Amino acid sequence: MDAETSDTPRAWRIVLEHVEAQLLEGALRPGDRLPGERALSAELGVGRSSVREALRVLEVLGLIRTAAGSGPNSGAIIIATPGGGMSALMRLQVAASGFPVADIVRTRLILESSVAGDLAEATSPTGDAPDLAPAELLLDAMDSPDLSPTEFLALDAAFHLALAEASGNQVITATMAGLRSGIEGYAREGLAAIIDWHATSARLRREHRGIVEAIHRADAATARTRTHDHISGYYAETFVDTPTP
Amino acid sequence: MDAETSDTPRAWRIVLEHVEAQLLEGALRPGDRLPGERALSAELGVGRSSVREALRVLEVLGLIRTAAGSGPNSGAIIIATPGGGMSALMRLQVAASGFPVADIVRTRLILESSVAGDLAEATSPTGDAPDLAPAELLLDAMDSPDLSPTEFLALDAAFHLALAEASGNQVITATMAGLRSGIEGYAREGLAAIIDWHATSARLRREHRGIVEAIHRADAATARTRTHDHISGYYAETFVDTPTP
DNA sequence: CGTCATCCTGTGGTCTGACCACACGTGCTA
DNA sequence: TAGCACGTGTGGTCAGACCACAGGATGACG
Repeated sequence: MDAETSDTPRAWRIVLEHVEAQLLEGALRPGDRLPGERALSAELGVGRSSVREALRVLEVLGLIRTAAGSGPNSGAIIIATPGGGMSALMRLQVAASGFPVADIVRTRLILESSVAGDLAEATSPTGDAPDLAPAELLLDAMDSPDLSPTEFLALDAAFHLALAEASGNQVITATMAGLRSGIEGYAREGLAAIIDWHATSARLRREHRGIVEAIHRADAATARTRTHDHISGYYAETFVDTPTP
Repeated sequence: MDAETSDTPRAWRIVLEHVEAQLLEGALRPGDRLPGERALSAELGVGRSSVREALRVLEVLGLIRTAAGSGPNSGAIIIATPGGGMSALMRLQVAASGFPVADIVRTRLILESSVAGDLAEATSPTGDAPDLAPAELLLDAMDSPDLSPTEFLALDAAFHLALAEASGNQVITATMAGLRSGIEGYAREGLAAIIDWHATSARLRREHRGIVEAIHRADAATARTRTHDHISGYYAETFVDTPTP
């Protein structure tokens, strides 16, 4: 009953692969509860520490949510919130210099321009259109004159995320959430570089409205261009070395 | 000396944030070694188990590499390999139904088309061009007539990844690697749906050459279109329900 | 004096057992 | 019947103990 290190390296990986296999074969679905840590430990023949290490990974990756106590809400429950894991990954990779900030900005540029264009293309004159209401609600909130730059920034991030959500592509939504948190620290620093915040925020609001307007008009090309200019323009103002490909 | 659960929930998160803070302030850089698990445990006032859980997360996320033994190569060493973490994240999210396969394909479409276009735009007639040699080497390898479909698929994946690497955008490279592994299982299954493998592989080779040719010719629009058609065409053949936006 | 085998040390990897705080369900009590 | 106390099972954490491994330090031997 030792660590059986000879034939199976990394006990926690056994647990991880077991859970992944269960997910793939459908034995485990979102909303289901994993067996208890002690039960998993006995079932897989590994120590509880190893089980916990695997569960911790799953938790950070946004696959499970854990809660103590008893009852239906306790234990490890399968969820699928990719945003959290993506954010952690991007944030740490940026911190470790694995992801240059410029590359993140470039990727945002690509994804968001594409999203705006797709939203416009999905808008047909017959009324069949993606739901932009959440995004427009955020735009209204950003019109409030007594917002601190930080608050404005948060709403701005939420607006861009709302557009991604409206596109219905969960991968892009999660990725954009991750990209955002990856450069969040830099974005906060960048606020200091803005000379005239009043003018800048007014321009940002105007550009946001312009993007939404182009989408409503089903003008994909304009939506793409405006989104591209909006993002690259902002970063050009806050970072001196921002690329504008 | 109890778990000090009252003021600080989640001991492992303390470790995670400590490492992240050290990374952000530059006290920890790629190539550096983290303190030993026992040392970190004592330094942060948490148990070694908690330290290990945090380290496990960092390892899966591709931020550290651990090795037992002694010497300069032992311990936890900061690396920055975003591909690994991204792959694990995508794979598990797909398994948990958090990422629909269709969304992954759509995202691939967007990113790869953009990459091809950017590569073409970066190609100037004066000889200033991105390095496509690794990608073309893979194309040569794919011309070998005695490749199994699985081997071909692996080379195909490597080729697409090589294009992303040529673009120099590490975020896109890592993301595409992740997207790829997310649908790897489905791609393998999809092989069975191909009726005439010989014809399909010939077409794929031809299309690959076409993409590279357009890039060399600095024809961004064609490079984008060909990449888009290449990917969506392949998925249309292997998955019946593949979107073609 | 040089070379090689040996031991020693420190590392991650794992297991075990023991607590704690918490939330729920049960069943007793008023 | 309504309310509350207790028991139980959950994750969260810690402490200690081994193991396997890699490398350096130490010594014996040619």
